[in-house]
Parts: sequence; C-alpha cells; structure tokens
Amino acid sequence: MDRMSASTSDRPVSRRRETTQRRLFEAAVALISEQGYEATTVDEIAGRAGVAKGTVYYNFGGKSELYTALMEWGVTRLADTLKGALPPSGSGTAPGEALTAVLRAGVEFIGEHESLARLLMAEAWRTNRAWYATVLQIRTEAIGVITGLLDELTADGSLPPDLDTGLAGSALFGMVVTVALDWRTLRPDRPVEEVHMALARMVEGLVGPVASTGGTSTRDF
Amino acid sequence: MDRMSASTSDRPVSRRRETTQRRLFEAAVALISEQGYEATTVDEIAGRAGVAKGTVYYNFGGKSELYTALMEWGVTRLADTLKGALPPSGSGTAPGEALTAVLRAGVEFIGEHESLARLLMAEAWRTNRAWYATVLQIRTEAIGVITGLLDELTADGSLPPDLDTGLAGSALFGMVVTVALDWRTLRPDRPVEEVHMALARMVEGLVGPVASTGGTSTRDF
DNA sequence: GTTTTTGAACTGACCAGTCAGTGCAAAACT
DNA sequence: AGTTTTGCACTGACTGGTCAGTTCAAAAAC
Repeated sequence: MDRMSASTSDRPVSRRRETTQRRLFEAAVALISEQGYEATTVDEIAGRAGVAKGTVYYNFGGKSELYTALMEWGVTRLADTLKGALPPSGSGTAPGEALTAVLRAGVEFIGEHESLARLLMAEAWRTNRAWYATVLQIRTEAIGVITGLLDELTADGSLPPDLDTGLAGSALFGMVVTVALDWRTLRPDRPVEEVHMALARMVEGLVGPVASTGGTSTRDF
Repeated sequence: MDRMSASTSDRPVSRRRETTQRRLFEAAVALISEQGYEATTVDEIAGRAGVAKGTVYYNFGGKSELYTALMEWGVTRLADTLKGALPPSGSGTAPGEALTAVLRAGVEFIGEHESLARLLMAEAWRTNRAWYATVLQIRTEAIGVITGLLDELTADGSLPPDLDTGLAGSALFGMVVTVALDWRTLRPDRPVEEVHMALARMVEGLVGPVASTGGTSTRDF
C-alpha cells in the first residue's frame, strides 16, 4: 500500500502529533482565556492536556511559540467561518442580506468558540508584545471581510458613498464581539437567534430602508 | 464616593501621599497597559514613578492591591466623565443629542486616557481573575449610562418601544471602544472630531430613525 | 517629633526551559 | 517466521533565573 510519503524528508506531521497539538491548543485556550498568558504556566497547560511538560517543548519549542501557533490556528477558523458566510458575489441577494449573514456567522462563531474569542479580545489591545503582528493580522482579516462588504454596498449605492467603510467595519466588528461576549457572560441562556435578531435589527437601520429588490422586506419576524 | 474635600484634613491621606500614589498609578497604567499585569514588575513601576520599591508597599501593601486601587481610580474618572456629559435631564435638548454627547465623551476619554482604556479592555474579558468584580463594575457603570439614556428615548417615543436597550447599550459601548482604540492604534493623526463625526453618523442610522426635532435623519441614501 | 520615603540586602516560591531516559511501532535484517 | 534497529513522540526530575514580598536603619519632608 502507498505509504503517505514516498520522499523521505517530507514532514506530514503524524496523526499522533496532530492529536497532541490539538489537545494542547484546547487546554491552552481554556486556561489563557480565563487567566491570561503570563498567569498560565506551561505545567498547567500540559497537565490539562494530559501530557508531560516536555511535550510542549517538543511540539512547539516554547510557551510563546505555542501561543502564536494557537492564535494562527484561531485566525484560520474565524476567517474561514466568516468567508464561508459570504454569499457568492454577484448572486442576487438583497443588499443588507450579506451583511446580516456575516454578522450572524460572527455571533455564532463566538458562541461556539467563546474562549478563543475572549483570548483574542483580551490580547487585541496590547501594542507592545511579540505577537502583536499576529493579533493585528487576525483583526485585519476579520474586519476585512466586513469592510470589503461595506465597500461593495457603497459601490452599488446601497450605502452612502462617503461612508468611512474602514471605521464602520471596525465599529461593526466591535459591536458584534462585545454583544456576543456579553451575551455569553451575562445571559448565556438566551438563544442565539434572539441575540442575532436584535443585532440584525440595529444594523438594518444602518443599511437603511433600502429599496430592496423585491423579496420579503424583512417583516417576517 | 470621593467628594472634593475643599477644607478638611479629615482625610488620613496627606497631600504628599496622594501625589506619590497618583504617580504610581500613572506609572502602573502605562506599563501594565503595554505589558500586562504579570509581566510588569514592582521594581519597574517604582522606577518609572521615580520612587523606591518600599514606597509601593508602604502605600498599598502589595502589587495586587495597587492594581485594584488603580482600577477603582479609573472607574471614578470614566464614570464621572460620562455622567458629566449628560445634559441635565428634562432640559429641552433634542432626543438624540444626549446620546451623541455621551458617545463623544467616551471617544474623548479614550483619546485622553488611552492606556487606561487599553488596560481595562484587556481585563474586561477574563472571567477568572481576582479583580473581575471590579472590572465588571466599571463596565456596568459605563454601559449603564448609555442604557439609561436609551430607556429614556424609548419611553418618550424617540426610539422603537421594543428595542432591547440592554443589548443596544452594550453594542454602542463596544462600538465606541473599538473605534476609538483602533483610531489611536492605527490612525492617531486623525482629529477627534472626525472620528466622532463618523461615529455619530453611524449611530444615527443604527439606533434607527430618531424622531428628532428637525435633525438630519433617515433620508434614504 | 511624627509621617513618609529611601535604598539596599535578603528570602523563598515559582516557573520557563533542559535533557537523559522510556516506550513503542514500523522498518530492516536474518 | 523471529530478531534487531531505528527514530519519533513523549516523559518528568532538575536547573537557573526571576521576582514578589520583607526588613530596617537612616534620611527627608511635613
């Protein structure tokens, strides 16, 4: 049977290793989101992941490398989710619909990956750290999806042409994250739909009573 | 809590001590906002404040007590600023105006106390820390000002009666903080007015057609 | 003369990072 | 088949540095 690597120096990262790394990610996210990076020890992370301390160093090289890898792992998941929520451009969806869809995806993502979201938000405002670049990349990528959408909407006249889409994108981003995390913190019992609905109604005001090209004019709730 | 003691030395805290403490606060805010709490040493703080290490222990008892006191000092300043921006209730100001004024105060506060804002945001999402209660209090107090205002506006019919003011308040809060910190981080050269203007325009759309007495709302774009 | 600050030395806990050693499953060889 | 070798993945006791917190005598400020 075909071995997966015919060539010798290929590094496919064995299945075993992959599992270990995922466990370490999960343990690290949980602990660091609650306590912060500095307050979380490598021993704790290893312990929670059910591996020995040395394994962390074997797999990642060090605490900060683990953390960086963890955040990159996080970005990928978030960016993929948001991009996946974008309807194919050019399809006949109503102007505001794509925006609402992306925001919903954001809310759902935070609901499902709460710890990761907390961790990223807590780290997002420190300008001095080694991994600031990584954090910035996350923000840029996530906000970029929203901003890009706003650009499209201003281009086709659904939004005022002089809208500062960069600022608006960051505003919407902050809005979604804050609302979603407050929801998880203070009223976790509320269903996602309710939260998303309330958010969508607010945003609807932004996109405005747009001359929607036919379709249900958002009154079916 | 702290009223201006114009006359007395009732306070056990001498003027000299007060100065020392304020210097320590300022040094601690600057360092911790950049590096984080655990990564900042007492020696650093004392050094930056131009004070001996022993003085920290004489004045506060320890690092964590200094930090707690610092955050309480921060709350007071923020809450005072926001409340100070509220026009006297019952005065004949236009419905949306009070809201805009509070948001402007928020933006300005962050512009002037950037480090403090960063520090508070970084702590805001960690649920497991000793001083989480203090942080929560800050958020509640700040968001409370906004939410209270929204309640008034829904009561007098300026906003839809079924608006979830709690959620909307937290949305606006997150929006302001995110925009303001992004501004300081990425485009610090922009004048406050510009940022505030862009925000105000969005809020006008977001919160919905505020039936203002002759405002510029809701034309469709 | 009391309060506050200084400065420097010391302690002990805590923790990131190291490394010699273990286990084990799949090759390589007989 | 059975035996040996290889090297990946992991282990955990240990090391060396760091830092919060202590102490205190003496100076400075009030």
